[in-house]
Amino acid sequence: MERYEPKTIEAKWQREWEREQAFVVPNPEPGDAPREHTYVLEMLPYPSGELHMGHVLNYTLGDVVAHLRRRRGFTVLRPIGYDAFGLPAENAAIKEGAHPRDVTNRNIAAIREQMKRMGWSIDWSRELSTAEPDYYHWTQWLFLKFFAENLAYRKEAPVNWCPNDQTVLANEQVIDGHCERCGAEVEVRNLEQWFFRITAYADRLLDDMELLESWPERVLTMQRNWIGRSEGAEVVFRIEELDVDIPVFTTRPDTLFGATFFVLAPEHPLVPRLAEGTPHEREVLEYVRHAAVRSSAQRVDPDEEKTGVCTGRFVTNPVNDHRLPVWVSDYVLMEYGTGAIMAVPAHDERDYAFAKRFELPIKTVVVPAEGEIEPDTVFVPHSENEKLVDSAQFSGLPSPEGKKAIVEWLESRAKGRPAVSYRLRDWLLSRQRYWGCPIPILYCDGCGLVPVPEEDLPVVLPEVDEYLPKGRSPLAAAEDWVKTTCPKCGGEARRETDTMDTFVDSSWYYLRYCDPQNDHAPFDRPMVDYWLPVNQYIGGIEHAILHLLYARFFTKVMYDLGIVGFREPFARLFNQGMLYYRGAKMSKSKGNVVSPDEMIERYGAEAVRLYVLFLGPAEQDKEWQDAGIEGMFRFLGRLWRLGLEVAERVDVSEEPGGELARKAHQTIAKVTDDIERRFQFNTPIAAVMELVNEIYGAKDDPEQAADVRFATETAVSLIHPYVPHIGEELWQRLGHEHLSAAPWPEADPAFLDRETFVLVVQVNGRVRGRVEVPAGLGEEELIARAKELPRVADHLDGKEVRKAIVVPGRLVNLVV
RNA sequence: GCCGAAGUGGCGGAACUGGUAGACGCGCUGGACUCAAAAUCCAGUGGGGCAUCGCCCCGUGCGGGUUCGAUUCCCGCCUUCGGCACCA
Repeated sequence: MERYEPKTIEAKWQREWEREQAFVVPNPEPGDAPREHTYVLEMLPYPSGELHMGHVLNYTLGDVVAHLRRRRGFTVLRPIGYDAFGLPAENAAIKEGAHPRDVTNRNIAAIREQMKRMGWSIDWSRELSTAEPDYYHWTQWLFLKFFAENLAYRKEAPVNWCPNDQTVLANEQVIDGHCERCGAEVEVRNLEQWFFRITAYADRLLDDMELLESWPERVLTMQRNWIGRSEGAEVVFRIEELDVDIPVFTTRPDTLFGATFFVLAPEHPLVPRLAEGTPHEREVLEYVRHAAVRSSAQRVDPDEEKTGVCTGRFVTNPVNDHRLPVWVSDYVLMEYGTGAIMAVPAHDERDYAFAKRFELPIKTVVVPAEGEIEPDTVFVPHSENEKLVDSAQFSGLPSPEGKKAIVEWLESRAKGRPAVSYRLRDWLLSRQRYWGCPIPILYCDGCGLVPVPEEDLPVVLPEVDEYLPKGRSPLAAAEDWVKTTCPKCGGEARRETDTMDTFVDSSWYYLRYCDPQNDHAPFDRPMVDYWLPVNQYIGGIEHAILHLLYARFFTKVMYDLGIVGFREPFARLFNQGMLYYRGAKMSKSKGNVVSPDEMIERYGAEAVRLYVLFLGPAEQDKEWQDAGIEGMFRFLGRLWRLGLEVAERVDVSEEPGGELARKAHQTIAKVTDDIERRFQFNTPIAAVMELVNEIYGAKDDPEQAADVRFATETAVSLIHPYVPHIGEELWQRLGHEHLSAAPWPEADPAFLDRETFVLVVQVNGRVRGRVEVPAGLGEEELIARAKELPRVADHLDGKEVRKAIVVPGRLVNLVV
């Protein structure tokens, strides 16, 4: 018999699909009959190297969904592109001593080749690269829209500086004080930078989570944590001597009477003024200087003892006019709230530690509804069952009412108001690197900041000889490019030399796919409104915050601008788990990668496709096992031999109708439900394998020839989304055409209902026997059948049956 | 500390709304084919016991509970992983 040769079969069908343009989907034309359509999207790859197994898993998942949806009658948009700008590609280029464009294009070519070898059903006519001028033209266009809305702005700010990559990083790119990409410790620098005002959308990024159809709970939680919304109040404390008001943010206005001191962050702009002329002036300024050089990692180390200095000034507590000493300490962060806090050591761990260290008073003002608390300890209120004490007219109020009453009281005296604070910071988007999208802004001495006029876009990234990072943008070296004329006054102007964070590029690519050749706009609104929101988005969990938050933000801004008609880009999100090998996350730096190419060479693309999904639940982290893929290869060989053998037999005219046909229908129901409803990909493979095993047991029985043929065709049809090449080939040999376009099989309920079933008989909940009985018997009869079993009689031991539980079609449990 | 997910054979894992625990694959054992090997095919494979070809006991991280019946639900722990964290 002809051997299973994956290479031959895969090459044949890849050529065939290419020739037929099988997966190219045109946009609807006016007057077209409406079609059921769906948008299946996987996160686009960075072309900083070749594809790894994680990509293979990602795109194979999408491919199964896409094939299944097509066969269920949907028109499926499934495009691909490359997130081609950015640090990874540039660093790869530096390492090789080549130009980033050349390295990127070479990697794109290699990835495209790999994708084609995997046989993924992609609409190649929509392929895009974010580093091409016809794409970044529109990234720049969008930037200008944001700028016009005051959602892109420039300011000097303390920023995260990576000394290794020689560029600033967004907050989201700093992990534990280290650069997300290279791991170097991040420094703080004060620089003029471009920001997107994502904080203006904090509430909507939270509230619109309700519009999402199906996102993993963990991702939503991560985003909620990241946005970090807290409700509370802004309360104004006054320094009478200086005639200065200092607002603080607190989530616990009910503890206001317990404030015993007041703390400013070292970076607080009022600190020098407060210290001026006091005996503590030198000490305070010294402390501020010292705090500035401490790294953020040092400052937030919880094991470090609290430090601080007293300023000698006092603020007035607005609720009771008590005078509280003002301290400066780096446990207060300038970036959060107002950079100043009221300290309530009795009810806050950090304030308590500080009070203990500097022997400051501790005053309890909130106690549990029942019971007392020890004086001079810290009690953090956490439930609603607490009440206020020693709080003047508010004493005795339960905590939530106390909060409300105190804030109202403050508001009526213009000393406070309800307030909300966020952990989220604005998105810092400028990068002092070469390989990125140029920011389309000019600086004119006369006119100031001037946006590049739309008709002058794109601002094309200039060629430079020296693109290595040196602390300032390499574009500054392209003097001829930098020097330009101001479109407003015609005078001399200079171009912005920073480039954009690559996350800007990837924040809207899913829209460009809908209209990729458009040269008068990023896309036409009817096209994106037709396809979006993405019905199924698939990608790694590592993008839970960064990319997914940014893309949501972009969509909301575009919605407000009226250029899209939806508020959320991705209705359903699926995050696949990471792949491990030999106990560690697969990564090039650890040297424990399994090369897809090598595996394809040895076992064929389809064994690889099947195995990455068979490994385990797609959303969980999984360990790659070398021996595992051989099992998939063996299964494909088995299916192949079965298919050929069945194909060679003379056509059977009888209708399938036996046990095997029933099994086939059961498998249809299970596979469909697992993929569509449960988004589970490993169990369908197992179900088809089980079916194939059963066919093997029956295949030489001439009585069952019709069933064998039917079951074999069903198995081929069901496994096709996973292994479309062998699926097509066997389908053809079985005498049919175009499985990729064939309808997905339906499970016939007539087959699912059986004439008999195996009744499980339990005594006191323990299985004591099984008996085959006809379907449709009444309860009484089932109980009677159960009692007939000799083993059951033994266990009943003549005792009276007190109760019998009957689960129709399944079991009888006799209780004695 | 707060939030989230998860603990099942030698291994990866299955078991959908509480109803035959261990599907499917790997590995292992035995057999068939073969001069031999590879490939393939068949059988077995949670632990223990009685004994024999059938049955009994134990078994889903630990301790309780609800239930005729719990991997599944509830309470209390332990462990692992992930996110957030001097965020006022």
